Amino acid sequence: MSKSETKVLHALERVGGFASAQELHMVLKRNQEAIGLTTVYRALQSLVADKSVDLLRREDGEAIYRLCGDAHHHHLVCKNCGKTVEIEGGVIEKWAQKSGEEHGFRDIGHTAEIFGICSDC
Amino acid sequence: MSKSETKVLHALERVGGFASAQELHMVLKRNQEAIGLTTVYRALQSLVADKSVDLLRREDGEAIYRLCGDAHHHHLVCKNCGKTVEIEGGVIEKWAQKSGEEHGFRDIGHTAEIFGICSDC
DNA sequence: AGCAGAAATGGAAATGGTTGTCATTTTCAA
DNA sequence: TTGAAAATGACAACCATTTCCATTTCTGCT
Repeated sequence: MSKSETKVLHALERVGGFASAQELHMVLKRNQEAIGLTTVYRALQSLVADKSVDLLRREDGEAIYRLCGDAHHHHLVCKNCGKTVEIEGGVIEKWAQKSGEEHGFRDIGHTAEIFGICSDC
Repeated sequence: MSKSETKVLHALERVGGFASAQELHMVLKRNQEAIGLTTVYRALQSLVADKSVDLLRREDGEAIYRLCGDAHHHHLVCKNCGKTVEIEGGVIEKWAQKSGEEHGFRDIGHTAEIFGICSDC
């Protein structure tokens, strides 16, 4: 594991959830852990390829990253105020795995998000 | 409904599934239905706001659109060759609805996609 | 029909996240 | 130490999407 990958992992731990490449870059800058933006992107690519980090998408398409090994869960997001609740998703894991296998797929992953309007909005 | 929105809806029917804004623009060009790219984007924004069209994301973050009212289903996509299989997702509908309600959300929707490597790859 | 104001249109330029390029620096084995 | 290979980062290129703005089309009114 290269030095930059270590730094990026460390930054991901610090933010403790999701972060975009640009956000991680800013976090690293603020902590005298200076590292180029290009290198952050490269490190994230390797980490995703190694399955050390998960890649998701925000609603606007921006890529966001999360440490694997975090309990795998999904999100319930308010379309109005952005409030986010973590949801248990065992049902989904099984559904994805089963559906994939039935069609002869391997190396199966999935994304699932729920959105709506929260009680405060 | 403006003229351009009609054209875009028509193009979406013709492609019969998912299409990006750029793809829809090309489809329209090819069929003497010339219309500016900007207008395609604007029409899609309105249609999404009206809930006439659904907005999803490809894995690379590009926005893709689909007619609402199509039987609601999900997709199993090969990460390697792009082959797509439509999947029945009743389980997911229930899971999304239930999870949302439990947290006091209303107007609940969801996205879910499965991806993997297909048997031909 | 003729007119004014509003809405729609589309080409060009701007934006912003992401990736490619390439010269320089660091690492590491011989 | 030394030379090849990998890593790094500033900068430019890319591409989907949005913004800008001048022009055209629509609409209601007389």
